[in-house]
Amino acid sequence: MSITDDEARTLLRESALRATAPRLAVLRVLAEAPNPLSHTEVLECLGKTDWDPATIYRNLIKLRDAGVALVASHAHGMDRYELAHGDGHHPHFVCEGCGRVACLPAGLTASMSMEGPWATSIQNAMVQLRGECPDCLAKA
Amino acid sequence: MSITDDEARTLLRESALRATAPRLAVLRVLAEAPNPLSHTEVLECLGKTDWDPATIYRNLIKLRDAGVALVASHAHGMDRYELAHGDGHHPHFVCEGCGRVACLPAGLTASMSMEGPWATSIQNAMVQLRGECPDCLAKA
DNA sequence: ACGTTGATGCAACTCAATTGCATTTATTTG
DNA sequence: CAAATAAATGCAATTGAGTTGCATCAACGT
Repeated sequence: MSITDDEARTLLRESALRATAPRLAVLRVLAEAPNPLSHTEVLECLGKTDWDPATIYRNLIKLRDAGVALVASHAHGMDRYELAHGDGHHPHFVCEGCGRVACLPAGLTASMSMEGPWATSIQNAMVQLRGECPDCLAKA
Repeated sequence: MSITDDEARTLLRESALRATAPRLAVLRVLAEAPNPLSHTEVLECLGKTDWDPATIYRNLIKLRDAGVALVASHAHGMDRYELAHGDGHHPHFVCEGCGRVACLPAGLTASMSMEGPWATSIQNAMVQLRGECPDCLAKA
């Protein structure tokens, strides 16, 4: 997946966010990433820039707060962001070994009978399938 | 839920873990807690003791590694532990507001059509239903 | 172009998680 | 039952993600 500069600017305008250079770059990195990325990983994807890490960090927060991105996983103590595509929620695979997070196809169906005080609180669901990724399995 | 001293010692012996005072205490706290607890929360439940926080921390790790406990949630950057009861996996509710994690009844069924390299990697599933807990809803 | 308001750079700080090492202690063994 | 041994603990220090204050700068609505 990728995103054009115009698409990115439109997306930001719709969310009342200013189209700054680092913000557009973060948006592009997230759009092109096959998996959710942590702050550190976003920095790596950006390569050498003269943008402050805190700026990238704040942009991830902003995008998340605006609903443009979301935190797909907190695994291994790291927030990993992905764009909030309209394609609904999909499950993720989380490697217990290296912590990598991969998107899985949305072929999961779930039904739940929920009662009590929590029922009205539930806003969304997060499904993580966990285990050792192919790489980590190979090492062992 | 609670646990007797004998049950705790047996459980530890089966896992080849020594029955030390802090370890038994951690086990008891986890057994009595209605929700998954973070390291900090375990310390709070223990009250004033002369055990080092690092000791409690390492005990949580040990119990997890031994399969006696598991990390039910990484929400809000904190690992929250619960005993790995035989009652299979149950979903959790995670409050986006305060980060509290609550156990939900295991009334969730899911089916998944999975192919490709990940299929063989999947060892277990984690389901989190997210939103604002009754307390946080009340504040807003 | 101009002003308002949001964004950035820099630096510092918080807090959970983690580790090294010397000492103590629960279990194993003779 | 005491010595041996491997694990657990206490203490102190470190890592690293996440977060924030503040002065400066720039996007964009008028």
